[in-house]
Amino acid sequence: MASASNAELAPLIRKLESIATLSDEARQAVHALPMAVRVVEPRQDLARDKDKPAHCCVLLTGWAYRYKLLDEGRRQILSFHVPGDIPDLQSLHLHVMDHSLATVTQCRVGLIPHEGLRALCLRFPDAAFALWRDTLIDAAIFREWMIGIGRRNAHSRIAHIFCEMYVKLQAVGLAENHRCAWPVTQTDLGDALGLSNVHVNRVLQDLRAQGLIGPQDRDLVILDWDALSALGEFDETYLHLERRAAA
Amino acid sequence: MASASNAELAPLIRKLESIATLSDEARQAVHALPMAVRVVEPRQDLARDKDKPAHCCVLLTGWAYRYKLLDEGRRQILSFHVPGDIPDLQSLHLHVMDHSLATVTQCRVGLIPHEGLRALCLRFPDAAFALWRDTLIDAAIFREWMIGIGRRNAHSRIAHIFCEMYVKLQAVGLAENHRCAWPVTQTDLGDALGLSNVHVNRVLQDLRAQGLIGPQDRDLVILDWDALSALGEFDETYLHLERRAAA
DNA sequence: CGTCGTATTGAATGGGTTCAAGTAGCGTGG
DNA sequence: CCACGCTACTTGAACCCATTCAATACGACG
Repeated sequence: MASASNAELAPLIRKLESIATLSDEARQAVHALPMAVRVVEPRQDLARDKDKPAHCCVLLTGWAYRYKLLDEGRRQILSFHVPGDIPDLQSLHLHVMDHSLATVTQCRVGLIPHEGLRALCLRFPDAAFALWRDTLIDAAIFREWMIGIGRRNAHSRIAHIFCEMYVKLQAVGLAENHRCAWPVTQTDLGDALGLSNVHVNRVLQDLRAQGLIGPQDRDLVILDWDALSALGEFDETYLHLERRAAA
Repeated sequence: MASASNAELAPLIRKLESIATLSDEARQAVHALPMAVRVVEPRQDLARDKDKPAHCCVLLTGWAYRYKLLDEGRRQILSFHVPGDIPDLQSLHLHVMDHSLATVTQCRVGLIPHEGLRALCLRFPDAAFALWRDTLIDAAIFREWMIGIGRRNAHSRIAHIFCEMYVKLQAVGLAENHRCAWPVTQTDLGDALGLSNVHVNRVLQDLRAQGLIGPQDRDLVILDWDALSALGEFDETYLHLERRAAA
């Protein structure tokens, strides 16, 4: 396990700087976190329901998602994650996984021992607060998804998640001009939003026909931001961004 | 603002002890937190969407709930809270409220300045970790609600929330023998679970007719725990309790 | 005893699901 | 180079869980 005072952790730093302010010492300490880097193929589990992991996964490249399986093949996707995210940071204090974590695309993943993170938090309170804040924003996103699933119709839910992921990617410099990668399948999207893949398909066609988004499946092109964000009732306050990545 | 080294904060201590282990010093420091106590009538806001609070609210008695209002009177309830909870603890690190917090019943509420909590966290890392853990369990509950709203039918959702609130209350010594208070209206329940009040009403009648719960509206009596928890696919792992209150 | 919030009931409606087929794109191997 | 197989996307039709609307009952409280 190398002490990675190199560029590997740049996505994490960039993410943390987008939501908090780090002292120079804290930033260096984050850079110096012990980490093992792995390349993981698409659709592989990084952590499973009931596991008791001893490390956290930081996404360096690629997309991941958290999910929980129920009876009869039902699945609820809980979140999507992009480079810089630590999707299982909660495992630092919740010792049993209550859901699973898997890759969407091929990913470079950094494994950071809980030990290292705990030491960081004890020595650098501002790093601890930044990580805590990260988990709180995670929770704020859950709340927003609950609102969508509970009270918005299918068009609005889909519009909302497009806006959310675009802003998240933009904040870490991975999107601009209302375009970004979209590796998520229609079935994934349905399982995230409490919809069937069939209905997701019909709504997407409708959004395309209305000229809100581009025709591609694998790239998200937002053709009419104002209309899409209005449809999704999207207000980015809940993402609690402090600054955007310099392009 | 009295420094309350008295019994007022007992519910908070009891709650934290149910989810974490505190050193004696940390427990005393929690007890010594500066706090102003207020009595708040039912259905009053404790914090509003867009507010920038300078304190957190700890519930000493009574129930509260978090919610967000949308257009046309739509409302999503995000959580219910019971004595010992700090429903707006996230405001310690997220400076703008992205939802509102209100009382269900009359409540005794302790207002603790962020200042005091921040100082506690800096001096007592185990207290900081306990509070962080509390917010992570909060997030775990959001995830579980997402699963319910997204992928469970109305019967299952209602059964699930009954099990959850009973276990939460039991953990802090406020419920036993499968009975507890239930101050939540059917409309509240619908707004929490993404259902209409009308449908909640019909499902409740059905659950009563099946002998799973008692006939009262204002008290929850679980007549058949096994059947109710099976119906709700309830598995308390996600509550991450470390111990139950001594009765 | 009237009033307001909450619970209850019935009937019509609808957004989204389910089931079942069919299509399109792409990598693999013969 | 094309057949094969896999995965994702697309389409149509029947169905249903839950909503909506509208009216009625209940019960606590001043």
